[in-house]
Amino acid sequence: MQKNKKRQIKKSRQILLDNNIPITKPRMLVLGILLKNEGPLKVEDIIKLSRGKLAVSSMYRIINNLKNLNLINEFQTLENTKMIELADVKDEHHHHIFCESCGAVYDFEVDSHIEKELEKEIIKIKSKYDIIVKSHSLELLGLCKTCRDK
Amino acid sequence: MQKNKKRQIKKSRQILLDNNIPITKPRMLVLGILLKNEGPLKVEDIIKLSRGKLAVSSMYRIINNLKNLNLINEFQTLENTKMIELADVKDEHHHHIFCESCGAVYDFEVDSHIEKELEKEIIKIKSKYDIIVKSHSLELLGLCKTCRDK
DNA sequence: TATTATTTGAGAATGATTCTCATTCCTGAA
DNA sequence: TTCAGGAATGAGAATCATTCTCAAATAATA
Repeated sequence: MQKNKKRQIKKSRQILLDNNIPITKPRMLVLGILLKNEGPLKVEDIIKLSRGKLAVSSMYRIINNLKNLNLINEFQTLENTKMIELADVKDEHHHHIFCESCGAVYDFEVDSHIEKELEKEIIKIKSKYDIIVKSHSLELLGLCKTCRDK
Repeated sequence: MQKNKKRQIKKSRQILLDNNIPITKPRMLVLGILLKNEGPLKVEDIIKLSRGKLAVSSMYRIINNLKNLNLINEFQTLENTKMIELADVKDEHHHHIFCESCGAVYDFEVDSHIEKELEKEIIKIKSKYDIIVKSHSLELLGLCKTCRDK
């Protein structure tokens, strides 16, 4: 998977260039970790995966950086654990499933016609509450396969 | 509104009786605050509204109590502020709107046909991911009227 | 390569939440 | 109504995640 790694480095670099942020080792490291591990990660996971190559304070700073540039999404699990994931570059809209037993988090997408229905409904809600809606997310709570089988 | 208050006390008491929890002053106080102030409250708000009649540690304990009994819902705002609200006894399903500027949180409901569509979609997701889904929630993010007008 | 502003690392500081344990308070039995 | 025993509470210490501070290291740029 050497090739894959090179692609990740290239991509990380490109993300930073595109956003006019200096390319530094810590930033490349965090982006690399997020690119390599698809789907949401705990802060704790990122710290582990960086294997001491990154100060905890720097990691928080970098995460906040990337969040402000909308390059990553942040959300909370049921147990209030903060989860971090790269914002979907392709802009596919996805939602989250939380397992209330083991705390696992999965992304999912809904049928495009449901997305459209949701968007129509959101337009109604906008006018009803007289607000601007910038984004939406459907969150499911339940039991994953593994926990259900226990 | 004396009458209203009595109704609240009665209701708080009933909630505790129904759930076989001893009726204590601190629990009545927390329930009273949640019943009186419809919609989500910050932990901080509950502390203020209890005006020193309740130890902070007790308040957290009581909130966790009620949460474990599914009597209250807990969720996070954008700024990661924990919000507490009484679970809807009538079991009307509601969702949340977050204002990303001032942090306000509002509840809303969607048309029943959308709820039905969502439920159908969730059944599909259940089988696709082979999970048990216990609840769902739609979260909107945007700007409230006041912040928009600024 | 030298300059300068920016970023980083390390640990202190903060803030929210949980824990501990002595005291107080409910509840159910007499 | 009183009492005993178990459960809940208050106060503050302890913990945990996150942010802050500032001297040292690093990146962009000329």
